[in-house]
Amino acid sequence: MAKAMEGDGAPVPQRLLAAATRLFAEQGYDRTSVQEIVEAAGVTKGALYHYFGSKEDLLQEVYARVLRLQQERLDAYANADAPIEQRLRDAAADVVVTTIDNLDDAAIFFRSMHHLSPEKNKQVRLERRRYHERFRALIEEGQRTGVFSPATPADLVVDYHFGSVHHLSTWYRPGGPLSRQEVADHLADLLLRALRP
Amino acid sequence: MAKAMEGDGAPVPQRLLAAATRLFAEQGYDRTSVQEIVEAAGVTKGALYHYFGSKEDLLQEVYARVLRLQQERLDAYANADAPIEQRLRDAAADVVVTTIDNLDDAAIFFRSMHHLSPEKNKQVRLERRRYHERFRALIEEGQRTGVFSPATPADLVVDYHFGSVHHLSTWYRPGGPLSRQEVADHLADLLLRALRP
Amino acid sequence: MAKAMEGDGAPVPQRLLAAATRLFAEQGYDRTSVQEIVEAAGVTKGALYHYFGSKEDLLQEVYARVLRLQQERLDAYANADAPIEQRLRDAAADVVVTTIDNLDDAAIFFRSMHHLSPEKNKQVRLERRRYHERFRALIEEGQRTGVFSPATPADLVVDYHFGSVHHLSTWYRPGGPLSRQEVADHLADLLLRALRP
Amino acid sequence: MAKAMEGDGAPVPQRLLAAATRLFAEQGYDRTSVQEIVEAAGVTKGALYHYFGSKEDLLQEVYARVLRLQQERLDAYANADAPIEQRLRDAAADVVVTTIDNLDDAAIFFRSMHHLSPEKNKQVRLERRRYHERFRALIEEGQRTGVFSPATPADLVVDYHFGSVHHLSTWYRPGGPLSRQEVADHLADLLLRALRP
DNA sequence: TATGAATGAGAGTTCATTCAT
DNA sequence: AATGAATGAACTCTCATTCAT
Repeated sequence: MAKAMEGDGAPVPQRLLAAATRLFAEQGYDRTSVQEIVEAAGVTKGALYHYFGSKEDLLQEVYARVLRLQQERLDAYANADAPIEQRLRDAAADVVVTTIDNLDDAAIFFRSMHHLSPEKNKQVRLERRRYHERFRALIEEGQRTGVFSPATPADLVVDYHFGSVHHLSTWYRPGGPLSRQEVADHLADLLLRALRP
Repeated sequence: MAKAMEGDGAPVPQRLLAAATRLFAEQGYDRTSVQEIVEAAGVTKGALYHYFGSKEDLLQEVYARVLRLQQERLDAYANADAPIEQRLRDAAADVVVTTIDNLDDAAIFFRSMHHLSPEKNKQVRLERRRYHERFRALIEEGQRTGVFSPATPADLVVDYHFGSVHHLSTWYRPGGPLSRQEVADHLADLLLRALRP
Repeated sequence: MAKAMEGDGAPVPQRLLAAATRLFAEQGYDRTSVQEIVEAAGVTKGALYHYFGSKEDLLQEVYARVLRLQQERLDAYANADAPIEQRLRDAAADVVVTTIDNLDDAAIFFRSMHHLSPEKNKQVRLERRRYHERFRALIEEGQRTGVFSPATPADLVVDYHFGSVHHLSTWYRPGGPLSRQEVADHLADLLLRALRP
Repeated sequence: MAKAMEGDGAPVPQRLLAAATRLFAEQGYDRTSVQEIVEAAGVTKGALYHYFGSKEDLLQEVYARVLRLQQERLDAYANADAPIEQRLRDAAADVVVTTIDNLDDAAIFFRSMHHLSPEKNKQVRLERRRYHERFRALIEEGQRTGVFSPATPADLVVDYHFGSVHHLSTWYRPGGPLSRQEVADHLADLLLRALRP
């Protein structure tokens, strides 16, 4: 008798977040109605507004979750005890794998960020900034120590790499010719090769 | 006494396209109402529907215009009479310059493509594909002739580069520390360095 | 086949205003839905929002109309060529008659003014103020010339009289024992008697 | 650390009534949500519904309290051992002072009575009626004994006076040029002067 | 070639009330 | 005596599109 629902037994807020994430990724934020979300989560509109102040809050929660996760992983790799070359390669490859594992989040990220209100946008940008800067510090460290070529400003190198990471949600499909690990290795390799002195 | 309008003296369809391009880039496709577009263009709704069948047609026209332009430029650089290294570098740098010159178009492209109906989407993807393949052919040519490293599949290299091009609309701001030409040189350089054998 | 509608042949904006006035008076502003208004006027919601920016605009229009009417009438009586006693009595009686003729407007006025947004409220209060002051000037003129007792500040006298006018919508019902003219004469008489030196 | 609340130490029902009275007066009955009331009172929704059957019951309680109070005071003044002129003046002035002391109640009264369900409305009207009639009896007594002019029906005189009393919440502000006692004296004076034979 | 009034479906959000605990 | 998650209906307002002129 029961209809298929997003994570049937899970707590309501999680069910809502899961449904929203999938629908935002599939259809875009504006094209997804609150009605669709609550139907997919198997709850009523009232329940949604009991837990989230607005549809926009839901979007922000999606962001917050993925940002937290990626920052933690980057910190772990960046602070590891290994040569700088190894640490950058690991971090660069890991963000690819993690992004492929959460392609929906990534798709939402790069298409829907401008749907956030100015203040929320600002907050998300701030956290993005921290992430960007930790990554840049790795590149600068290698440039300072002569391991990486200083030919390109580190900022630009970061944007070069993350451009390709964001782009993944446009072309990568699970089941394609390359596994996520292969893609990650190739992209990290391209980055490291570009940085050779 | 007249209010400022998009390309005041230009023909109505151009005025509408210019207004739509700006507004789609600023606010997103769904957030831009037909009313806003006609007001910005200084015409009435009836006029818009006289020239364009729907709001979506307007979006497709924006795409068609930029795709045509970029394909022409790529063809010119790719078919030039120069060593492969030079031709790839020129093409890679040119797409950066052209994208920065049309940041609005780029922003629309990577945020709003999924707003097109399936059939129009298909058509746009097809043209994108042609573009991608011409670029890939350049890389494969260099790999075949030993000028570029064959370590990474050419497809992936194309996506690596175009990821960073798409990403430009996220971070590049005119008036920043780097001119468009400097950015273009740096990004083309990164690509070529990554392809060194 | 046609349903009963507010002023069937009249232009749409008038039909909407008439329907809104009646419903606001009967049920209050907040209790009246836009849906009810458009149904009573025999149009669709879209039509309402084509002519009025919001439900609140409709309310403001009701105010603006009645304020304009009453100010015109007061000016006519106050500027007439007659002894001050006569002019005050005429003005005082006329506002009673006019109010009874538009009991709906009056009811809305004294119950729903606080539903207007601060800026609109301010504007309405300003026009009310002008009306109040023209009336007060009449009383002060009589007090200065010794025709009326100066025992009570003119401001207070104005509020005394208008309190009873506002109150009409609470108790007066057409078809009661007193005609509107009789009520008007009595209330004007009370005012004049209170002002006897 | 606790937030400021309505009558912090008082019993819950009183806290709720105080919060509701203030909010209804400030924003109107319909614009005040149950959530706002319970937050202002520092309790939860469940507590409100434990003591009051509905939001409307809360409104009726506000009415009942003020009606009880005013009836008691009127009875005291009306039944005093003093000349009719004195008793009317005292009662007329007292209702002004009491109203000014409870301007919130008055504002609610004259704006929100139509929000009560028909049956509750009826009951409130009945109590109002009793009050009105006690007051009218005073005027009739004076008219019968020749102390007051019989020119105006006593009913109308009552409405004349109470119109101005209701109107107080519209214009009177504590801290203005007239104290509540001065306003009361002036308004009682106007009534008595209007009734002079 | 262009107008703008009108449509009608659907959007996000609010809210009084209930009920298992 | 009190909680707070959940309901479900109603709310105001928006919008792409049509069509008589």
